[in-house]
Amino acid sequence: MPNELPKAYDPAAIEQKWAEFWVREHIFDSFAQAADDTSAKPFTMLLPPPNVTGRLHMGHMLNQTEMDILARWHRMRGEDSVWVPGTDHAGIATQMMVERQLASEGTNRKVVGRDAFLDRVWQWKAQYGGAITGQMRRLGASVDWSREYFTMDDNLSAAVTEAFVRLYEQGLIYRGSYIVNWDPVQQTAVSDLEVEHKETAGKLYSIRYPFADGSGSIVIATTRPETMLGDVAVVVNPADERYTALVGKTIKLPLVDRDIPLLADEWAKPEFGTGAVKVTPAHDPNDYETGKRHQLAELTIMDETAHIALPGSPYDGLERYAARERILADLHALGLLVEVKDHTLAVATSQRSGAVIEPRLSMQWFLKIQPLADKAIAAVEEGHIKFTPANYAKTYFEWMRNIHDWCISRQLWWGHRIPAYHCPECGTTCVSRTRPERCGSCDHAEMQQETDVLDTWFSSGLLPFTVFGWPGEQGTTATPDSARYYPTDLLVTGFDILFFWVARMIMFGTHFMLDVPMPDGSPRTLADAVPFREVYIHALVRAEDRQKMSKTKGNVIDPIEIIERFGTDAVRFTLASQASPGTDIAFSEQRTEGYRAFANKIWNAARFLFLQVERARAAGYKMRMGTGAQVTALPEITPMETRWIFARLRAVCAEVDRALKDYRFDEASNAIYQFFWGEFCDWYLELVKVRLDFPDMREGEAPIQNPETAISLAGLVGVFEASLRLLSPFMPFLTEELWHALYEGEAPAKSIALTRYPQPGDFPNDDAAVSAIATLQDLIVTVRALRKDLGVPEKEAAPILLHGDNRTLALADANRDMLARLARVSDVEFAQEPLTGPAARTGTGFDVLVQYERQIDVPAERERLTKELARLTKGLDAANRQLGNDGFLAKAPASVVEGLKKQQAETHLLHSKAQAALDALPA
RNA sequence: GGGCUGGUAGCUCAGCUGGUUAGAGCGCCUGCCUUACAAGCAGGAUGUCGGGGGUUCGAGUCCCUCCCGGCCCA
Repeated sequence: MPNELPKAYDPAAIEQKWAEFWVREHIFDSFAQAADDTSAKPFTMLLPPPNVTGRLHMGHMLNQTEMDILARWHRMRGEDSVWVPGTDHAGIATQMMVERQLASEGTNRKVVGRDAFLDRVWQWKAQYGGAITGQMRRLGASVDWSREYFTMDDNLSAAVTEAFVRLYEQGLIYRGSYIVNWDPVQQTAVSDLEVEHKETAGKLYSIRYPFADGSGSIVIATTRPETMLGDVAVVVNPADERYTALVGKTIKLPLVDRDIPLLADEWAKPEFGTGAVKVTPAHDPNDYETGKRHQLAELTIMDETAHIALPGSPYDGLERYAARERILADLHALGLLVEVKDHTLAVATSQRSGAVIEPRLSMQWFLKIQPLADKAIAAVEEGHIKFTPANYAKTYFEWMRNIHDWCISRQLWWGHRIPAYHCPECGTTCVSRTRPERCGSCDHAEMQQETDVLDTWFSSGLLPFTVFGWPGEQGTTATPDSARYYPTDLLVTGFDILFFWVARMIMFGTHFMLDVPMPDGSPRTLADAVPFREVYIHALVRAEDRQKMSKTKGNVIDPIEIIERFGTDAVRFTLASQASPGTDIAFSEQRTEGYRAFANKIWNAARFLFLQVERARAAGYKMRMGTGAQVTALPEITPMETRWIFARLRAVCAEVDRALKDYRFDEASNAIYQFFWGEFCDWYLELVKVRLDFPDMREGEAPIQNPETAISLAGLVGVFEASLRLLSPFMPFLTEELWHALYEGEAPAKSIALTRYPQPGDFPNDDAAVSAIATLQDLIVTVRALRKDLGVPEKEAAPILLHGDNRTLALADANRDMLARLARVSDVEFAQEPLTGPAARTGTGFDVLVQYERQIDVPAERERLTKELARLTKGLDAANRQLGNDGFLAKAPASVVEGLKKQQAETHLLHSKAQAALDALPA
């Protein structure tokens, strides 16, 4: 027997080996790729591409565990499971990393220059960009590595250009000067989604603005006094009677001495501050709108770094907060600072750099979003995309219906450069797939490409079809891969990128793919234009105390470190067992310890099994380890416990199937756990030990083969082998190792991942065996409890007296050896009369009494019986009350009434017995 | 301000379209090194299902209301 397993499972000893094996042997390449087999139904998923700057965190681990379980499950069900991996170039994040590197060398990107800087980024990417995919390989994620992509690969970049040009030609992309969220640290525009609003304690300043004619003044309220340098008006609400008479007056803007009008506009809220607000169109989005309504000038007073840029002004060159202080001091000196109040405000910060956003008027590229959003909304409304949990569809609609045009340009260097070309001569801008030789207007020969790059999410929004070859050669027909794999089946992701990524993929998918005919040439409808048919949104992994993990709190759990301590399988199982939709996961090390124990349990069950096989062979039994994946019927002589465990396996397979269909990873993993530990190990292995009797073979004697023993051992091996397959999507490493060990080097497939997933129909049911084992379990548990209460020492066997129906008695009689082994029963005697007294107890269909001379602990027994009696009385009262209720009898379904009647009768019986036992206790 | 969501055993969470006496894991208590496993085995204790009201023959489950959390958007 080559299967000499160590006593305890050591994940570190096997995981590396299998992780490398799976990649080396291309186990997870799509079938079409690996065996040119296109008959299998595809199951396709796209990995949410981690940033190249990323390192694996618990969120990735959860995401990948869930996706891997599904990928493996579908693959084992015979589908062509294609899980496409890749990484995102992550514009800002990556650029920041390299800029930091340059800073440490005492230089910066502007000194280095654009081309050299990009070379540096590519170098950086080559060196560090593989960290996360390396970690994925280590985790055994069953992705198709042959399809791995990077969002800046040539083919994907070409697709980005194509998409941009098409949108431009369709009139959906425009360029213009608008107010945008400006990150003064990164010196780029960012989209609304990349801005976080933080409640911050600030001040509300009231400032007096005198009228130009000297007839008085008006007091305005602002949280940003420094922007007054760019004020072009003051507005009051038209309904605000305090100011009605003043509207139309001219104000002399303090410190600047510029004349600005006092206007009426709805934007001014009478209850806010003094009811009068200043208008700075170039530095506030609301003021920008107000300015547009009144055709006001837009005065930019700050540069890209949020320093005042007003040549000649005393504030010129001051950083915005320094300017604020100076301006407040000057206003104070002039007696114009009326009031300073504490005020909580939502400060907009840039998600990446943390810088306070400076709204800024600048030239940017925008995507007109409404036409795309309309189709994206329809796709979900019409049910072409299903969200799980379903309520995320509401969140999606909420956002989509209030969507604004998307600012897609970034003033960065790392990213897809916008395919627009400006003529330095006549100023014409054209958008083109290739660099134009000459200006279309003035024939100038040196067109200059737009320096802005695209928002990272522009390219990732296209991935569901660009990874499958879009646009292809013609640009209008499906590529072979997209014909086969588009739409993808499922997207698994976190809610944090619902808008960033999920919504954009839906918009781009329904926009671009709608133009690509179906493989048979027929026009594509919205139903087949969607990028995926289902979206499963998973939870957030939190720290054990339910706090969000964050670097600043220092409570970040590194999955790799946890894996090293507990093993990948245990960590995966922990996450799966806690992954119930809609609830965040509080990651618990204690729980992980529990699942490490589970892995060890499986390991030891295998050791037990291998030992039995060895013994059987020594006794002359011929054991074939391969039993076949499907067991349609068991031989006539099969003992009941083996019939039972197959029936249970069948039920568990059904439960796991159902649970995984509904993305109930928790229910699926718990079902397997219960089955394997609670039924297979705790009961089946103990019961079957009775059958596994292998006498030593004497020299020259023919082996005696007991058919029941042979069938029991075969059943044991068969159920164990099926359990490994059932478990393998959840614990791929352990199951791969044991499965190969079981087949002793002659496994029927290269990997357990390529075998058939156990289906309920693969195993026979047997109601009689199920009910027989249930009774036997009841009897054994009752006897064990009685023995404990009676104080029978663990090692000592004791006889029992049994009263009950014929079926129970026959069962006990036929299985004395099992009772002996599992409940230390030395002998079974039968009683004609019901049994009562402190040493007796009632189960379902029987009374049992343990014959042991030692006196029972009377007070303890009285307490136990009193409690039980109270419980039974409560149940009985409830049942009586309901059954005495005419309304219940008239309206409740017959099955419920019947069930209750049966239960009432049983409870009544138990109640009288418990009462009798209590009465029989000595005082 | 708008939207979404949660409050069930000491902890983390199940509990499907209302139907019998509310479950699991961990933890806790007691006894066992019973040769697959002490990362184990056996037995046991534990809940005013956030509060209040309502609908119903019947409510942890549906409705209203209040209290306390969380998340997203503005």
